Parts: sequence; C-alpha cells; structure tokens
Amino acid sequence: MKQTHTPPTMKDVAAEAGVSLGTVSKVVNGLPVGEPYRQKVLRAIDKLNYQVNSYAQGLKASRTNTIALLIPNTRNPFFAELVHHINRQLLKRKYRMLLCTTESDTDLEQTYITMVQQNKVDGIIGLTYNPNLVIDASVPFVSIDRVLSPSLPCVACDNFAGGQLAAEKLADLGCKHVAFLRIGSALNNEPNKRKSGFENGCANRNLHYDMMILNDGEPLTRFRTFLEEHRTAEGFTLDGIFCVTDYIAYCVLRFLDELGVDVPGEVQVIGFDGTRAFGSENYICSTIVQPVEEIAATCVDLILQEDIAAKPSLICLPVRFADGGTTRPET
Amino acid sequence: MKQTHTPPTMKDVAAEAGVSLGTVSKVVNGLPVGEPYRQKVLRAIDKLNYQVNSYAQGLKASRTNTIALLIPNTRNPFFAELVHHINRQLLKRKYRMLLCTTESDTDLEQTYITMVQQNKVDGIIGLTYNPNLVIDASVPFVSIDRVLSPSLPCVACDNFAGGQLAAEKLADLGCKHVAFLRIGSALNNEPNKRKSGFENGCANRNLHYDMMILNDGEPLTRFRTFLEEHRTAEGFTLDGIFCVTDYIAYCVLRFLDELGVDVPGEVQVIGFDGTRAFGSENYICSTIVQPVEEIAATCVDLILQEDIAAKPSLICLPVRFADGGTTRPET
DNA sequence: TTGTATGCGTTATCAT
DNA sequence: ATGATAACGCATACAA
Repeated sequence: MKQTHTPPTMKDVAAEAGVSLGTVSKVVNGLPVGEPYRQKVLRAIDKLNYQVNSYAQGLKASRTNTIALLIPNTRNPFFAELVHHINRQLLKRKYRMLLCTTESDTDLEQTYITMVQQNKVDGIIGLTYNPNLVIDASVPFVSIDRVLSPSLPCVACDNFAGGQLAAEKLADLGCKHVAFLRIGSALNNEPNKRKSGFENGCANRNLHYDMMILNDGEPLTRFRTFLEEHRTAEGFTLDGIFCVTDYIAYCVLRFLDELGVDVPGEVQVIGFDGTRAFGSENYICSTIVQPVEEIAATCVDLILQEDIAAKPSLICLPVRFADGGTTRPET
Repeated sequence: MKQTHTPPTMKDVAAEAGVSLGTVSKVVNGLPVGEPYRQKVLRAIDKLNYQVNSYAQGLKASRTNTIALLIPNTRNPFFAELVHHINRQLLKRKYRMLLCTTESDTDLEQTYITMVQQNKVDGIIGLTYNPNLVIDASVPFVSIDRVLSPSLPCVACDNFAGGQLAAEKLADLGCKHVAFLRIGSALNNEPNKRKSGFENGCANRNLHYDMMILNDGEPLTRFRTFLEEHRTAEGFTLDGIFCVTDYIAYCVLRFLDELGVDVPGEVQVIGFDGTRAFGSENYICSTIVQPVEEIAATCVDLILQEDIAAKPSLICLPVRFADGGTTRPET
C-alpha cells in the first residue's frame, strides 16, 4: 500500500499500467501509441484518478496556459462585464485567468505585475490608469483603453466616435443647449477623446454646449450644484446632457430627480459604457454602448498571438447608441 | 554573451555573483547568509532582473499560493463584490486568485474543477448551484451560500435571520398586508431559509402575507401580473413587499413604476443582498445587507486553514437592514 | 512503436 | 556558513 496523501504521478500510472513513463506521457498528450497500450494506460489513469500536474508541465514548456487580468475592480459594471467576457474567451481557448484587482493603486498594480511575472504567466491584459508601470518586455502585455506606450498594444472602443455620436444624437433629438459632464484628470488618455468627439459633434451640428470637468478628488455633488444653477424661473435651461460615463449619468439622474427636473421631458441624458443593471437587458440610461464582448475577444486574440511584431499599437472598436429611457423615443 | 530570450534563473544569478546555487536560494528565501554574500547575490539579482519561477517552486513544494474562485458570473453586483473582497483578502495573504466564471453551467463547472485540480491549486472557493459536483477530496473546498455536503464547509449569511428581519421591519414600518416574491427551485439550499425566516417573522408579528414563487425558467414578468392583480379601485392592496434578492426588487420597482404605484408611499419594498449601484454608497433599494467582506474573509480564512478537520460545516454571518429609499424613514 | 535518460528551476539534505 | 547534489513531475530526444 502506497502513501495515500500524495497525488498519483505519471510514474504511478506507468507502474499500474505496466508500461513506461514515456508511453504514459504520449497517451496523455494524444500522441500516437499502440492501441492496447493506450487502453492499459487509460484504465490506469482512471483507476488512480490521475491528473497531470500543470506546474510541472509549465516548468518544462515555459508555457502555463494562464493569462493575468489587471483591472481596478469588479464592482463597476463595465469592468465586471469585461472580466466576464475575457474569462469566457480565455476558457474557450483553454486558458486560465489570474484576476488582479488593483483599485487603481499604483503600488498594488506594480506588486501584481511583479507577482504575475514571477508566476510566469503567458501574458497580461491590463486596464490601468498608471502611465509609468514597469512592465518587463519579456511578457506580452495588452492594454485596455489606455495607450501606455507605443510598444504596448491597446484595445479600446472608438471613444472619439462615441463622443461625436452622443452630440449628434442629442442634436437629432431636438436639443439646442447641452452640457458635457466629466470627471478625471486631463491626461491624454483614450476617454479624453470622448470630449474631443463631443466637441466635434457639437460643432458639426451648431449645438451650443457647456462643459463641467471635475478633478479626480472632487465630490460628484459639484454636478448637483451645476445642475441647480441651470434651474431658473423659466424652467431648466439645458435640454441635453452627455455624461462621460454611465456612473456619472446615474448620479446626474438622481440629482435631476431630486431637483424635480423631468427626464427625458425637460432634459435628455446620455451616458457612456452601456451599463446594464444586473447584467440584464435593461440599460440604466440612454448610452453609448461599448462593444465589451469584442473588446474582450480582441484582447485575448492579441495576447495569444505569436508574433508580437505584428501587433498594432491601437485598435478602436465601433460603438453604438442605445435607448435606455432617458432620451425621447426616436422618430 | 548568453541567450537573451530565456529569463535568468538562480543558476545565472549564482554564476554572476560567484557563489553557489544554494546560497542564492537562501538569500531569495530570507534564510541566514553571510552579509557579504548576501550583498553579492542581491546585486546579481538586481543586475539580471531575476524573478523566482513560482512554478518551479510549486513543483518542489506542492504549494502554489493560488486559490481558485468558482462563481456563476461577475455581472451580478453581489458576485462582483464577493470577487472583489476575496481577491483582496487573498492578496493580503500573498495568494493569487484564479477566477472561474461558470454561468451556473454544470459541465462548465465540472470542467473548471478538473482544470483547477490539474493546476494543483491550494484550494477552491465555490459558489455553485450544482449539488452533485465531483470534487476531489484532496483539494480543500469551501462553499458559499450552499451546503453541498456535510463534509464541505459552507459560509453564508444568516439567511433565516435576514428573512425574519425583513418581515419584522415591514411590520415595524406599519405594513399590514405584505407579499413575498422569490424565484428558483424549491431545493433546500441556504437562500430558501430566507423564506422560512420571513414566514417566521410574519407569524411573530401577526402579519398577513401572500407568496409568489417562480420556477427557474419563468419570466419575471409574472411578477408584473401578480402586482397588477393587487391594484384595485380602492388602491394597491399590498403595503409591503419582500423580494428574495435585490435583482428581483429592482425589477419589481420598475413594474410598480409602470403601474403607477408609489414607493414607498403606497407600498414599501425590501430586497436582499445589499447591492449598491456602481459599488457606491447608495443602496439600490431598502435591503437586507449581506456582510460580503466578512464572508470573503471567512472563506479565505477557512480555505487557508491547515487542519481541515477543525472546519465547521456551516458558518452563518449576521445580516443587517439598510434603508435604500424604498421604505419609509424610521421614526 | 516503446522504453530510457536528461533537463526544466527550485529547494532541502547533505558534506565540506 | 557555504557548496554540491538529489528530487519534484513531466516532456522529449534518443536508443532499443
């Protein structure tokens, strides 16, 4: 009777089946082996309930079938959706996913990157706001939504087109005086293009717009003040609002409700991301929808792609508008 | 000049530092080593940018510092929150997390469990609705919210107390005729205790209640019909509703809005889970809050605990009520 | 076609 | 205190 506490290895299987180690290895890896041998090995595997140790495999092959995903958190529905689809894409390709939620903490991000490199993952997909991470060139990296460096490929939705689409939608829906609300630093990252696109769209349609940009630390209640100022005796002086994310739109909708402003009657609101409550069918507001599934698939394709040289530095995926009840029905 | 494409190993470091392999290993693992040697090794590590290969480590130690988390998805905010906190707890203990989203697909779950065992993870934390998974006894398993087997420890919130609390809250808030809305099979899993607790609470307070239970496949619009039936000429005949999850509460609130029933004026609604929009401070409805952070910490504690024998089979964590605006202010 | 032997990077047990 | 060496489980080049 052998020690029961250590899981069976190929050697055990070989002994049980009365064949050699190499034969077992071939059976396990689907290499050609004489049928009677194959049967014996298969029976032994079944009997011992053998499972390959993929760490030993990884040690040999320096391939681990594992990809790390760095993301600020999983609470934001957009991130959650991303995690979900990347996970599914990886599974489809028989890859495992190491999840690293960073809370946008720079040190934490760096800790994770180091940890993840120690773990010899086959690649990293990362959504990070930190422009100066030290990423070892030896491990493939694909960035989401942020161009970190020309040498690191980035996958994003077409933020510029999204901003423009929002402006044009509002114009189409009859708005005359709109506002753009955003938060975050003025760094030139992808989401900033939403602003440029919006400005462009407004210009195209001769749409007048106000803009309110909050810095990172400022409370969202500033927006409430902003909105309050637009409530005059003659009614609400804005008829359209574009929020740079659905989260902001969500807050703005609350403020408008508190202020007694009717949506979409008095003012129409468009967000950005395509957030759906509980992953259901319902958008929480009218919104510019990011193609999350395509973004996920593209990231996974890129990270698993062999020749890194062929990787483009920025891939923009198309967005679309979706009615979530905070705009008037289209005619 | 050595081959540049393979990452440096301990051997390389040893050569660079002019010491032996064992010495490097000791330095890396913080074992006592003569200071001048230590310095030499450290310098070499720095120069070569050496990182330990934790797969090789795992092969030696049969410990991988990795825990797998099985969860239906990350889109449901409660799950997302769970993922987030488990991830943080694991990181705090220097463990990595393999995320496996299963969509409650039985085959997928089994696939993942097998995959994960091949990967020789140190343990699995799983939230699964599938009662007959084959889980190798050799890998520690902790279940969330479902008692899968007496031998597998389970961590859950006190669902019974939660149901009871909901009933008592509604009674305290002046309700006379309430309803309980739930979905899902009638299996005797943890969340079913919410029902029992609710019934118990109603009995305690002599609160009359209706109950509507949907089977797994049925559309939530059935609830709409149910609600519609309670809208009579004399007004809405229910003054309180307890929904078994916040998601259901969310849908119910939409239905009530469509039906023109005022919340919390005409009817007060309580959900279950403690879901907050975008992970912000705001609960999406008045709710029985699950102690997600404690659940996460408890799971991680349990899974990392050495002696499996000492693990209790069910740990219930306390819940609390939170006002989310769909109940009247407490006096 | 099958078996044997070596090495992957690390750790731990030995001598030195 | 440090250096050599075996072993972890697997894959593969090579010998039989």
